[in-house]
Amino acid sequence: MARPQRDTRVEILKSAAAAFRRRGYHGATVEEIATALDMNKGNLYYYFRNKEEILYACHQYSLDILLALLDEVLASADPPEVKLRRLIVSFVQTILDELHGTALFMDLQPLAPAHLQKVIARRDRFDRGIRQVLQEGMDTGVFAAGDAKLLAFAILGAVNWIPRWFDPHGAAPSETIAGAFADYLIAGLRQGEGVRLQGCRPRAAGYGAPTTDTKGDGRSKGQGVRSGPKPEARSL
Amino acid sequence: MARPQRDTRVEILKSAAAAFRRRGYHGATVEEIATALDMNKGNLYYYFRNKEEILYACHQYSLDILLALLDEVLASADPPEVKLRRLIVSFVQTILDELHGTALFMDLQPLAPAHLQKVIARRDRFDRGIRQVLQEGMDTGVFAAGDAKLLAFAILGAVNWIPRWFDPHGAAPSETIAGAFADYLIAGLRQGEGVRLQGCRPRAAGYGAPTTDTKGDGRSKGQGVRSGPKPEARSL
DNA sequence: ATACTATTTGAACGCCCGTTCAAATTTCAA
DNA sequence: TTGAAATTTGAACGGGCGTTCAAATAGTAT
Repeated sequence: MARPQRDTRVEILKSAAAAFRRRGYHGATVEEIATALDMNKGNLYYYFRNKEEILYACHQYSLDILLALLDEVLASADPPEVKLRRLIVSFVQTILDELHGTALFMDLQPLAPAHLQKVIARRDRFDRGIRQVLQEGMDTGVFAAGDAKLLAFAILGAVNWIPRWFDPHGAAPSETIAGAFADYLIAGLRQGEGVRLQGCRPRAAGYGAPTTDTKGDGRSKGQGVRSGPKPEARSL
Repeated sequence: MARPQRDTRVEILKSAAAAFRRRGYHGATVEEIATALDMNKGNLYYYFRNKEEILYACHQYSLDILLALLDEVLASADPPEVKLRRLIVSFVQTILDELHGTALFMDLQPLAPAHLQKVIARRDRFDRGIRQVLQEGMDTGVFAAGDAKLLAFAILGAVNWIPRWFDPHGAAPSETIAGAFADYLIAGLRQGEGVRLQGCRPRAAGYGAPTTDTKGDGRSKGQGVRSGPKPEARSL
């Protein structure tokens, strides 16, 4: 057959991504990744140095696709509202149809520091792209003023969460979901005549935190994942 | 001291939830859960049968809190818009301040079938509660017509994603985030005079999939997680 | 056929980690 | 103080899984 090397590598990535999505990085075994392809697990080490490198390659694969999509939209001359809609729609459809749910859900911590750094940097580019479109819309006046960073997180959260409940065999196809999400997520941004009631008890800090970095450091904190080692914080 | 049994159990849950959030179920070791409490790992088995039971208890703990919150709001006589705002605001604040980011992010698959079933059932209750408020708002006319199920997923996704980027030491406190998210997520629901442009290329299925279950089965599929064993689906 | 490379195999190693358990220690009531 | 129950300790076991590697096989040009 044609180019076995590269093809097999991609095959492995597909299988690995599926396994990682189902069981998580640590839960997925090298053996199940291999046997899904009728391979022996030892054989994977002919194509990748180790399990961690497979995860890294999966991340890069997804980011290649999503960032290409972002760049295409950003380069266009569409008004912000249309840009955002195109982004949401194709983002959702790509995640569901092409990446089959694997995208930004994969684990980051197992990555080696050097790899982690690179992945986070690219995630940052993605975040900033979305914020840029939002900001553009606010400056134009199409979107109501607000914290572009928080709004971008909200949009990405809604989208990134989809794989958790999406059923490929369900009645709602990816286009329906993509359309509905775009409608809803954009509607909330519009320069509104709406009432904006504050509801229940009075809130201390109402809205606009600074649009700049939430934290002091200018360092990128991809997708906001606490990149550093420290973040302790007790739960429950 | 007072009641050692129950207190120690909760201490363990706190430590375990933090570990699970950071490394995932399989990535977290029983030893790190124990040493964080200056305990010997063997000692945990005096309080819990095994690791899986700890995860289960974590889920139940979170659900206890969140469902209590839901019930309180549902029981009120507030109009739908206020109900929804209260839900979003206190949901966000509870997740960030009380649960420290642990909530619906924890793994489900490692749970034993019996436990999984119970957790999913309770998650379903939560989902349906949100949908109920949305539907109420649509029936009243405060909210624009739409697919309550999809909208609920979008809202929960935005909220559930927060722990991925939230920095407890960052400049944006939980109240700010809670308020901003509530504003944005509710604004998108309002019965709008808005233009609703469709943007780019024409979409096949525009919006309203049936409000009823997306799938044919009436069985609950908690938070939409594909509960069954099958769902294969290749990625990448 | 031959020889050289690319790929696959299968078995083995070694470590990590969940789990067990008997003995040691602490707690507390009488 | 005494003794029984509650809790903790520390060590050990055993299985799972990532990784290695030498040998086997397939592929290909000459």
